[in-house]
Amino acid sequence: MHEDKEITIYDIAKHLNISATTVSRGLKDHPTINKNTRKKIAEAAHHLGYRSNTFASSLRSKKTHTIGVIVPRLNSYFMSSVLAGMEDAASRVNYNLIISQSLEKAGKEIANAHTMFNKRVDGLLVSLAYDTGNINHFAPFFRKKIPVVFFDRIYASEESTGIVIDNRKAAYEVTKHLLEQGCKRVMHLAGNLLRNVYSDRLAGYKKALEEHNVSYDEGLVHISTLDEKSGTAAAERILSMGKKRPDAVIAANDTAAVYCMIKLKDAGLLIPGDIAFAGFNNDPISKIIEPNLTTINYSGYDMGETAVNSLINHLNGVSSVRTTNTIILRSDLIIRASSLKNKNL
Amino acid sequence: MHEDKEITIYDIAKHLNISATTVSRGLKDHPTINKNTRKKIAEAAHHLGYRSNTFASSLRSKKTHTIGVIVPRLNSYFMSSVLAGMEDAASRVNYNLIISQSLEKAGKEIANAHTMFNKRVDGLLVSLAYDTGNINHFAPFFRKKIPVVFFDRIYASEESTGIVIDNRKAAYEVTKHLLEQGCKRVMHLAGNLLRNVYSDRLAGYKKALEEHNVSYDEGLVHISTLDEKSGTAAAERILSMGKKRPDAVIAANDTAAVYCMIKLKDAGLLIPGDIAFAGFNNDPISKIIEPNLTTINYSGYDMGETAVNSLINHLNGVSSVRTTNTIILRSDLIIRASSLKNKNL
DNA sequence: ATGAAAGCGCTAACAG
DNA sequence: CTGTTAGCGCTTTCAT
Repeated sequence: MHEDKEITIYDIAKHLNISATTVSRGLKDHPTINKNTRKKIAEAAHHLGYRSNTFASSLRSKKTHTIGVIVPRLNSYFMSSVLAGMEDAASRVNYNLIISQSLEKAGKEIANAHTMFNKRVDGLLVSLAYDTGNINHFAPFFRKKIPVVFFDRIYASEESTGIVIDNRKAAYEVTKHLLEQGCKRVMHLAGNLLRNVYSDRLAGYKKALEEHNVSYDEGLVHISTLDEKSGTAAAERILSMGKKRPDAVIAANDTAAVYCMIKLKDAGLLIPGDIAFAGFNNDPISKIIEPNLTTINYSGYDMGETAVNSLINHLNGVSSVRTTNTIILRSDLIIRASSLKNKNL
Repeated sequence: MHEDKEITIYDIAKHLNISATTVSRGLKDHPTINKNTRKKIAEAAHHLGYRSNTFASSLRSKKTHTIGVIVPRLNSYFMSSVLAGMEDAASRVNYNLIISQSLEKAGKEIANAHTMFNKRVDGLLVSLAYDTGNINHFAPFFRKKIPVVFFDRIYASEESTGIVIDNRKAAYEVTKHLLEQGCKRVMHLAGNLLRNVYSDRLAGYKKALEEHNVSYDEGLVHISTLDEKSGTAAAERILSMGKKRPDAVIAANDTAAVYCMIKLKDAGLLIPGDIAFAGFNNDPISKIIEPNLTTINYSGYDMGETAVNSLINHLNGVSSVRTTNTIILRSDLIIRASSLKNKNL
C-alpha cells in the first residue's frame, strides 16, 4: 500500500471522478447517497489505504468523539471492571475514552475537570473523589450543555444523570441479615458521608436497626477512608473496646472488612463466632479471606457500560437529562461464611 | 466569562492589535517573540477565556499528543497500577492516553492496533495478548516510524523498545529458594511460552533445577492461562497424581497460585507442609491467602511510568530506538509463609 | 521581532 | 442523488 502520503477524500474523489462531498457522505453512510456509489467509495477507500482524519473532522464538526472519565483511583478491581465496561460500550459506538484519576482528592479532581474541559470532551463520566464538597468545577460543562454522568459516587443534580445501586436498600439487607443471625451490637465502618454511597449505606444500616428495635449507637460507627490501613485501625479500635466490643461489623467496602478481619484474627478472635463480618463490592479478596466474606455484589462492568450508553444517548439527543435522572442498577447480597453465625458455632 | 462563542487566537490578536501569528507563537513561548508581548498575550488569553483548539493544531501540525495503549485486560491489580503510572507520566507532559484491551485475544489485539493506527496515535504502548503469534499488525507503525514500546509481555524486535523485569532471574531465585527449603519435586504453573514472561520464567526454573542437580520433569510443568479456573484445574491435576505429587508449586502468577492453594487446602493438604507455594506479581490477594504467598514483586506503576517516559523520549528524539532497546526494571523476591517449610513443620 | 497568506482535510449550507 | 463553495482554528513559509 501507499507508504508516504496520506490519502484524503480528495484522492478518492479524483480516483472515482466524483466530488469530495459525495465521498465524505458516502463514507459515513449518509442516506442520500446511491448504494452503488457508496460501495464504490468504500472499495476505493480501502484499496487506496484511506484513513479518516479525525482532526479535520473534529475541527469542522465540533465533535471530538471523546469521552472524559474521572475516577478516584484506577487500581481497584471494581474500577477496573467499570473501565472495561466503558471501553467496550464506547468502542462499540466509536468513541474514545480519556481516563484520569483524582486520587481521591478534590483538588486533583478539579484540575482533571479543567483538563477535560480544555480537551473538549463530548461528555464526562465521573465518580467523585472522597472529599469533593461541591461540583462547581463541572459548571462549565453544564453551561455548555456538555452532558455529565455521575456513577457510583454521584452528586444529586438537576443537570446530570447518576448511575447507582440502591445503597440504602443493600445496606439495609446486610444489616438485617446480620441481626437475624443473632448479632446484637453491629458496628458500621463507613466512608465520608459526603458521598452518597456511604451516607446511603449508613442510612440503610440505621433503618434496619430501627426495624429490629436496636438502638443506634454512634460509638459503633467508624468513619474512615476504608483502605487497608483504615481496616487495621478499625480492628485496633474494636480490640480496645473490651466487653463492649461489637459482635458484627459491616464495612462499606471489602477492603476495610478484609484487613479488619485479618487483624482481629491475628488477635485471636473467631469469625464469625466472636464477630461476624460483611462488606461491599464482592472484590476477589472477599472469596480468598477465610472465612469468605459476605458482601454486596454489583457489577462494575454493567455500571461502566450503562454510564457510557446513557451519555451517548444524551449526545444523540435520544434522552434528555430531565427524563432520566437516576438509573439504579441491580445489587445482590451474597452470604458467605463470615456472617453465618447460626450454622457455624 | 464569555459563555457562547469560543475564543480563538484571532480574538486575542484583534484585542491586542497584533497578528494571529504572533499570538500563536507567543502562546507556545516561541523564542523570537518579545517577552513583553508574550506576557500580554498570555494575559489576554486568560482574561478572554481562551482555550486552544487541539484539532486545528493537530490538523496542521500532524501531531495528536495521544498515546495508544493496548493491554490484555484492564481488570487486574497489576495492570491498574501500570495504567496509573502511565496516566501520571503522560499527563505530566500533556499527553492523552487511549486505552484498549485485547481480552487476551490476538484477534482483538490486531483490531485494536488498526484502530490506534487510524486514530493516529503519536506512539503505542503494548503488552501482548496471551496468544499473539507475530507482530505484523504493528508493521504499519514501524513503517511510519511511529514508536512502539512493549512492556511486560514484550516482543523482541529491532524496531521497538521493551520494558521488562528479569523474569529468568526472578524465577531462578524463587525456584532456588524453594529447593533450599528442601523441596524435591517442584511443579511449575506456566503460561503460554510464546510470551517472554512465561518462557523466561520457565527458563529460570529450569536453570535452578539444573544447578541443584534436580532433573527436569516435563510432567511437572503445567501450561495454562493462569486464571482462577486454571489454578483450580492445576490443583485437581496435583490431587490426581497420588504419590508422585509435587511438594512445591511455582506459579507464573499469583492468581493461579492462590486458587490452586484454595483447592488443595479444601482437599486437606497442608501448605507449606505438604506442598509449598510461590507466585508472581505480589497481587493484594497474595497477602490475604493463608498462608501468605511468597511471590515476586515488581512495580506496575514504575513500569507504566517508564514505558511512557521512554516513548516520550523517542517522540522528542532524545533517544533513538537503537540506543535503548530493552529496559530492565527491578524485581524482588518476597518470602512469606507459603514457602517456609523449615520453620513451619 | 512581527505579519500576510496559504492550506491542513473535512463537512455544512446551499444549489441544482 | 450529487456538486460548489466556504471556512472550522491553527501553523508555517516567506516577507518585512
